Amino acid sequence: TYSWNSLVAAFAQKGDLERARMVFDRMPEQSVVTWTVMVSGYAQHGCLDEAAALFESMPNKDAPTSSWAWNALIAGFGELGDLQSARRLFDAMPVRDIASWNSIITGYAENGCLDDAKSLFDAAEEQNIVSWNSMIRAYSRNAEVERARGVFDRMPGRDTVSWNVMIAAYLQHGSLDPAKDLFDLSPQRDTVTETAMVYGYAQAGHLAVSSAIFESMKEKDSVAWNVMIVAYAQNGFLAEAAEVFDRAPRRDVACWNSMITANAKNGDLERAVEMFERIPSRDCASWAVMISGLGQSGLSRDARRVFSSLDLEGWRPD
RNA sequence: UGCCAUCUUGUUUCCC
Repeated sequence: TYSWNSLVAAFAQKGDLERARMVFDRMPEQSVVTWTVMVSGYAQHGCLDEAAALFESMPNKDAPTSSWAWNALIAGFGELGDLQSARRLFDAMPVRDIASWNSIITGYAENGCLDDAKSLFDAAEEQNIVSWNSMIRAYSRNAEVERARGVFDRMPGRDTVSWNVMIAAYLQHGSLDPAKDLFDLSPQRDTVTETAMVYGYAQAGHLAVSSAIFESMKEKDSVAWNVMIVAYAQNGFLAEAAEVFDRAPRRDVACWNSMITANAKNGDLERAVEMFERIPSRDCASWAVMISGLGQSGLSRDARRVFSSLDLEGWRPD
């Protein structure tokens, strides 16, 4: 079952829910983990109808081990902004764990209901470090950076994510100096911390600092590479962006999409289209950037033509 | 020196 679960999880993570479901249906026996993988796979990709339908037929929903599937659904509805459904599930579930509370808290916070988020945080019988990190994020998300910092200072212990959330909070509000102070103080940094800094400085137009941090990074994942591409592109350095793109050891689809956007904005539609055609595997955003790139350039006829070819490749416009 | 699952942090999809 373990190996089958891994396979289902692998497909689900890729967003290939059809294949995930096929394995799910065909495997010899499912465990609670299998169900959680499949339900959360749907939920994380915005397919809440499928997630809820599958959850309906899940056995032993009242068992404590089923809370992960409940939580996945709650988080999914929260992300979609369907707080009513999220809350209904939260109220209905027989055994709530901390992640259940954190899921509903995040749901409210991400949809502008900061007071509800705070009340639930206070109402929870216990909080873990994720709860605290979620509250930092909640305040940051709702433009309350000082309160976010208050939570950060007050919380009982901090992990790398705590530091990352707080640093990102400052960066997202353009407060580079406090961000840098925390960055320098942070006991442990990871790729997320550094990438956030690269992006934050680039957004503020400090490309030299941005690229210096990027080049100093030991581990550059595909997000980091993409951030550097975007950093150059958004500051008008298309050639440098292309150079980073060429240098990247592994280009994921987001890097391609960024280059398409960059070229389109630069007026080089030919190059944009050429790259679009060369993408190893297109995702939803690839189509979106290509269509809007053409549309922005006044080539609405071409945009419509690309749009019409969506379904030919099995895509459904959203 | 590789990971079966839920909740919190960085990137591409108006402008910058």
